[in-house]
Amino acid sequence: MTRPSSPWRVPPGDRARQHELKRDAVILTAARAFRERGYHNTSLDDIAAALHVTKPTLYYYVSNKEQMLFACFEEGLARLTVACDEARAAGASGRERLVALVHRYALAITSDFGWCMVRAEDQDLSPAMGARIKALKSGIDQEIRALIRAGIADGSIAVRDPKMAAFALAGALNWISHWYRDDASLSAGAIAERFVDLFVNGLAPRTRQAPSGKST
Amino acid sequence: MTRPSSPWRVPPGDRARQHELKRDAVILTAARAFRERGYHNTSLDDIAAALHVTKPTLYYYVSNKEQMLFACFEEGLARLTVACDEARAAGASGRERLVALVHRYALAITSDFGWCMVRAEDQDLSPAMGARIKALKSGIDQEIRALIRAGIADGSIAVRDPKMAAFALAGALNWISHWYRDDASLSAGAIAERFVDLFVNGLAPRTRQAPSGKST
Amino acid sequence: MTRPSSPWRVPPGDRARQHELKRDAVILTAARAFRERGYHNTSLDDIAAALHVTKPTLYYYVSNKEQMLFACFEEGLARLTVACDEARAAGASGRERLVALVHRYALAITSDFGWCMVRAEDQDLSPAMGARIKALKSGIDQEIRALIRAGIADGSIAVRDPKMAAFALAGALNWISHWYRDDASLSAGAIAERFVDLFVNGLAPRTRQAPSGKST
Amino acid sequence: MTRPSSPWRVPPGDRARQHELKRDAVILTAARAFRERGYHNTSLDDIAAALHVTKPTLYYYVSNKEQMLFACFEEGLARLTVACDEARAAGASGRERLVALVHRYALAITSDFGWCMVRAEDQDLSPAMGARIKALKSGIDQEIRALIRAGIADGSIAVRDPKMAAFALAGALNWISHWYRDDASLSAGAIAERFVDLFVNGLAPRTRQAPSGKST
DNA sequence: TATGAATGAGTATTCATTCAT
DNA sequence: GATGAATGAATACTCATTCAT
Repeated sequence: MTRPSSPWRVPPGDRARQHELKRDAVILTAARAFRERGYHNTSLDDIAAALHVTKPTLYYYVSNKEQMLFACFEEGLARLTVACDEARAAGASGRERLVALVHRYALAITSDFGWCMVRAEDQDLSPAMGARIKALKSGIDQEIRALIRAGIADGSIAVRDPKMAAFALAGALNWISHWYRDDASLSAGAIAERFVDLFVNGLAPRTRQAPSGKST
Repeated sequence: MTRPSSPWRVPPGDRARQHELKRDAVILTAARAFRERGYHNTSLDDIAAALHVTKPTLYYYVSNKEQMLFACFEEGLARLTVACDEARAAGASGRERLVALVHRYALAITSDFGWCMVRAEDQDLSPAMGARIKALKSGIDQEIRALIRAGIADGSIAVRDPKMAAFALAGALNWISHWYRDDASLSAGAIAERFVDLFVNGLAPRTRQAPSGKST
Repeated sequence: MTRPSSPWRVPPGDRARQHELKRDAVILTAARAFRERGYHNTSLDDIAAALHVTKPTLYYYVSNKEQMLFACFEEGLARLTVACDEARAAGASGRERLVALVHRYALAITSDFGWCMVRAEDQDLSPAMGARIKALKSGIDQEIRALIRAGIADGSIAVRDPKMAAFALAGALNWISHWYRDDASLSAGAIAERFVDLFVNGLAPRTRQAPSGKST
Repeated sequence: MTRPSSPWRVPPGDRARQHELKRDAVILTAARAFRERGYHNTSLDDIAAALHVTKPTLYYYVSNKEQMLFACFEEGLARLTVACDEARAAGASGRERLVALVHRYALAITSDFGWCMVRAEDQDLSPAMGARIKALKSGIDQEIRALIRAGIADGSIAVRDPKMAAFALAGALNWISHWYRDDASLSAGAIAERFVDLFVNGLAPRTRQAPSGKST
């Protein structure tokens, strides 16, 4: 999904750029390892080995194992933030914008950093870091709620409880990281499409009117 | 279920019963600790201390830390299985039964074992255990899909991709364990209600009158 | 000098007593190792090996390497404190009591814990520990000054600056730990005797009156 | 001696001189760092940072961390040797010369290199280095003993055991490095004066009139 | 049944040292 | 001369697990 697995064997470029590339490679490798084996089951030795580098070298680019997880989280979150920004400017109605967000969100979640972003637990981090992550996560939540409220305001969305709707939506999307694998039959886009279908139209048949008075 | 914090100080009863009670207390205590601090951040000492018992004592009731997590998982899953069984017999239409399941599912997820059930990672378990858990989880997934298909068959549900719909639904529900805390403002039932509203009716306003009143 | 090098091979006695004995052995072994190789050059593995025990076992008796050093320090200091107490009650005049202290001090310094007591640096300890040690050391210093002042008061001692005199005395005594080895030709008592001779009478010949107006 | 904090920013001068200056700065900076944080708690990074230079640069001027400590030791010892030489030629009687030495010794101990000279442990050095240092230290000890013996010979000093007297004197002086700080209320000279008073006259009041006035 | 004691295996982190540029 | 980058070796500390009592 992302290319440069080991810039240690890719000499070109100037100094600062090299450093940046290598750091990126460290983060990416970590993200993949975490996704595959989990944070606690991944030792720095594992990551170093995957990069064909020795353990102390990692410390040249990252100050901590915790910082490593945090960097992965940030990397993933950045994509999500971009997604939010793009979505906000994407469509006319609140619903259209929300749909756009779902697509981009799915893409971000299925990226290498999806797991870290979603599963980085406060529990695994120092209180300070935990708080920062929590705050950032909450920011995304607020974005979703805002779009839902906007949709309600412009009449394109009808839900009783925007907060719970946001939780449900985010939950469904985040959960993708639990079952999605790169070799999956469905692309992120296809998944998003199916989700949109469900979330927009609901389970109940739309044709004509609601299937009865007692709608269940 | 949430009571017996330490049967070590509650002497009476016969042999086998005593053992069973204590084992239950171990599992429950573990489940709570895992939920609070995560599996890897919980040491057996922590659990033992919570039970006012020493570490080796735990091994009298569980053979492993891994077994402990597995037991928690099983305990939670049992509730979910019951939920499925009840749901299957709960209503007339596929949709009604699915809605019933959502309610019971939410209740199970918010129980003490919810976290373990949802978050017990294959990563934390030996391959063998991991496979067992995966299979059991998949069973629940199949139940949901079956209900959705039933609903489609009887016309009470209209979705394009039952599999993705099941993933979305399960995802939203499982995710509850990430944000739900006992002191939350909403009960499991209330959450389920909101979720049902969203999943049944969708975000888009229903053409005529939205199926007013309690849609459940 | 002290006997029980390894109670791990000395089974008898009751529970609590056993524990205490072993902990003492840990501390003593640590003290000896520190004295021989220095704090930083002594690894826990070294100490464990000396006790024919594995490293984690040490943690059963001491919570920290730092705590280990501190315990050694305390052990040594305890002897010094006893020395002070005994000295305070030892003689009539301030000078007699001071002389008594010098004797006991020398004995304490040449004990296995002498090195730790004298050389435990604030630098090697956490700020908190460092502060505690500093305070305790300062207590001894005050004791010495008090005796000197008492001697001045009762006419048995004549010095201009009690504080500096205390520093000089303590310095000479503490320094013993730098050069003293168990196999040394002089016993602690003999050393103390020589020191007393020097400190009480001074370098200048005493016979008749002071050797001249210009006493240097 | 205390000035040249970083000749890296002071370009002029010829080649060899430059090198020498920089090496001196390295040694001095190291000495200060060792004194402040201890040898083992000072990393080469610390020293490099203090010089606004990178770690490998240090190796241009010193071959080793050990060599660094040794150089500091040598630097300090040189002062002490000078002190001995000057003292040897300073006065008429052995005692006068000894007193002169005490003054110069105190000055050397309170210098930036005092700590290293006194506290450089054999433990921190390779056996070879350790042996060299021990020999050099012993040289100083011999000087002191020689002066004492000279004083005994010319009647200006009266002590039973010259060796122990030398140990006591050196101990008191060396120990200054444990408690002396640059911001201390007493100058090295003042300290030496007090010490001389104590060591020359002793604690016991002199029979007739104590050698009043400035006894030095 | 319960526990004190002990251990093996593992892991993050530090640091002096080297070397190509 | 100076530095960025890399590494080997070491070390404190943790924890699940076992076993004699």
